Amino acid sequence: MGRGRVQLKRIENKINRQVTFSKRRAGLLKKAHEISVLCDAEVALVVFSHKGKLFEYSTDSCMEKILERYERYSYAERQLIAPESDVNTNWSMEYNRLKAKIELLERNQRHYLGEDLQAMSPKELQNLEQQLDTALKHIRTRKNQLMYESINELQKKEKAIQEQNSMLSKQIKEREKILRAQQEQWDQQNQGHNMPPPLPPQQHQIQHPYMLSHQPSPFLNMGLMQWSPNEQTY
Amino acid sequence: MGRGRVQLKRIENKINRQVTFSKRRAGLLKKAHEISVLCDAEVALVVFSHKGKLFEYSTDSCMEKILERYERYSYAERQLIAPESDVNTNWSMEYNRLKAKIELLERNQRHYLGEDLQAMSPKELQNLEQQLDTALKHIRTRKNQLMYESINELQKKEKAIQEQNSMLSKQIKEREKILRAQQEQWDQQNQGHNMPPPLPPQQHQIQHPYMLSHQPSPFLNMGLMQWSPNEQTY
DNA sequence: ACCTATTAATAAAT
DNA sequence: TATTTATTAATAGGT
Repeated sequence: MGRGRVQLKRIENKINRQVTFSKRRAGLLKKAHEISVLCDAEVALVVFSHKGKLFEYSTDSCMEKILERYERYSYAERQLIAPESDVNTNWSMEYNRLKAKIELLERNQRHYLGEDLQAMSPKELQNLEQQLDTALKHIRTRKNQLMYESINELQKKEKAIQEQNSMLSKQIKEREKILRAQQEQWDQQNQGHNMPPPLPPQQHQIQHPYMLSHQPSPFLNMGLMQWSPNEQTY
Repeated sequence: MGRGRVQLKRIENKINRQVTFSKRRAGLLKKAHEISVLCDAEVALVVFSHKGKLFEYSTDSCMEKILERYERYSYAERQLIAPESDVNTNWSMEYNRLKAKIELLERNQRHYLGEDLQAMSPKELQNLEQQLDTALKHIRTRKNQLMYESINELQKKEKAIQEQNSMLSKQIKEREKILRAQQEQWDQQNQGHNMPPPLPPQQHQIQHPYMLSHQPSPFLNMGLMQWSPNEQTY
């Protein structure tokens, strides 16, 4: 239909092919729709152009339903040919694999937590005990290491604070010395004037520097398992 | 095309509809094939007749490939319209959920085995230690219970065997008594006849019953952790 | 995108 | 279901 007949082979002229595709695609969709309406049939039509663009027609605009029906319909045939070749099967296999893995891991976890031991044989219990014993050793080693590091840290801090402390004490003593000297001078200069003496150094404001930190000794809580240094440090 | 035009509506005459379906179906498949060849397109066509019979055409007779391509292609569009409504998405979400769960379980497992402790804070280590300590207590309790049961079982067996044993010993002694009595009779009856005496009781075949079990004392291996009773028993 | 000569499809009859 | 035939529909090639 058209000016001259066409051979049933790929149209090599790109432009021609593109034009023919457009026209015939429209015709094909139209005919698909027509048979669907005229004959009360269910039609699904999928067309990918050479360039990969998708065109589709489906009765009642419900492609998925029709394709599912197709899958159901052709399922038996495909089962006979290739029982495991479609994506769904692979996915469902993978899904089951993961499910099984999770189940195993969860059972193991329960065992590691000392639960669900009824079904275990003495040999398995023996292995489990050994595993956990080893694990506990590692964990305690690691904990001790962290605690040692923390203790060293605190000891360094303590030392530094104490040094600062004694330095400040020295400074206070010297200041008191100077003040006493000044007071003596004052007393000598104002003998008989009956003036009130200057205030003594206000020791209730100049506390011991160590007390300013509000930190109790780092060792006081060590044995009570409440020990918890700043976690970001590690 | 035909004698008189047709309206685009369902053909009510059953025969007519059936005939038209046949003809147009052939035409549709033909046109699908033509566009596929002429324009180098990929075509999948599925037609269900009113009665439910399936007809199909697909380029290179590979329907599944084209339908898969269709699913992939229309996936993105459907994502935009209804991000969570299709099966694929649910599956892939479920898949990711499972994956995440497995990862978590595996990390926990490593921790329970005392591995991968570097990233753990002292507090976490403390919790882990306590958990495993509790677990170990449960496991050892269970193991001890099983061992006690096994020991009781074996002691019962031992007792039963020893009873059997002494019973058999008694029987042997009585038999020997009878034999001796017979022999004496024999000797008295055959004085001077120079016949060989009857064989003595064959003690190398009648062993001590306890030895027949080939089981060493159930307590010999207890301390060596090689202890392993029949697991089906528990 | 439109036109139109020409072919292809097909409705109705057989 | 197949063939025939009159008629309409589709479309190739040109604009």
